[in-house]
Amino acid sequence: MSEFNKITFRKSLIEWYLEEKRNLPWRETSDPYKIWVSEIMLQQTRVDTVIPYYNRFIDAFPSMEELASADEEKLLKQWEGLGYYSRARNLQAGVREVVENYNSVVPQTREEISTLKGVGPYTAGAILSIAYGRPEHAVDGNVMRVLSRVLLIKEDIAKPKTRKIFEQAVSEIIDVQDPSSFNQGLMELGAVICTPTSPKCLLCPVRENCSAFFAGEQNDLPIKTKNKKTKALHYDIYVAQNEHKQFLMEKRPETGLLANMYQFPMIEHALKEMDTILLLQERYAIHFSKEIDLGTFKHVFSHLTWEMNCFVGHAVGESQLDTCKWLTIEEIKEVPMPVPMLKIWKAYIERGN
DNA sequence: AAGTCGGGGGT
DNA sequence: ACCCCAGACTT
Repeated sequence: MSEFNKITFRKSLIEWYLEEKRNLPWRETSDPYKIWVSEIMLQQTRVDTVIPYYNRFIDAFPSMEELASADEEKLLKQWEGLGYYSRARNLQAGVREVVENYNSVVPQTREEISTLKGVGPYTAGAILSIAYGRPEHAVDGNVMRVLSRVLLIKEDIAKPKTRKIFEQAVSEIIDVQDPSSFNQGLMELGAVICTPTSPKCLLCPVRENCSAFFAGEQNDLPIKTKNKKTKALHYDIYVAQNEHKQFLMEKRPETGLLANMYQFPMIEHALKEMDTILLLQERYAIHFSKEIDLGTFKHVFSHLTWEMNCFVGHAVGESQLDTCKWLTIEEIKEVPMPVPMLKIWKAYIERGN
């Protein structure tokens, strides 16, 4: 047994981080805007997933002014496939706020930066420490896992209130000389050494300061209660083409799941008391004649599952609903679609004609 | 405090 | 299957 020593902990962690850190695109800039973009993309999203999105996004919107003036459809197209699309809208709202009311300078205090849309306790601390070198805590899932082991904290990390315990712990042990490397070191350690299962303790730079390692409890931490399972929803999806080789697509509502993303007409099985052909006439003002059965598709979200039966056919009728558009193949490439619709569209294209 | 909000990869 | 991910927002 040995007591936790914050001096050697900081030194070991930061030296390891500076020596072993991965080369990531957002680590090659000190631009607070770019750090901000990376932190929003990294919310609940793995590094390897984010890298290509980050590079394309910075290429499309190199400065806050260019993101501020972008139209939402172009913004969502950049975010397409990354998920949690309100992140993109909130990021743009926050950037507009900074451009208009902060003279295009990202705020440097937790109080001010936390007022920006989409910037919560973690992201505020991450931007302040990484971009500005401020000694602010940035507690994410990695940090809670690492510190639950290092400090043998057995609170349930699934409970919102538990995060405050870790924020307090970080505040007490953070290195004020290099808060950026300290915070990023904790997260890097969680990502590559102190992993959820099979932590690589023999390679860990702070093993000598880890209470769980000495107690042999690293595999039993962190404590986290389970989440309940997801519900399944069943839909029929219609790839409907008119005589001008255009396809009917509708824009989802501006709030809720996949807000403002485009989809093919879809009808829930729960509404099956009416004939689906009649429902298509009612809801989409078309007469649809089914010609091809594209098969079944399944898509799992965090809290629900879509099971979809997909059909291709021709549509008669000039649907002029304001939520719907007839789009050519080329135009479909320009609108933002969620992954389930991308999968269906890909299957249709690869099937030919 | 609990539910909503994507999608992918690991085990 | 289930878990987790550089979480935030709404109710």
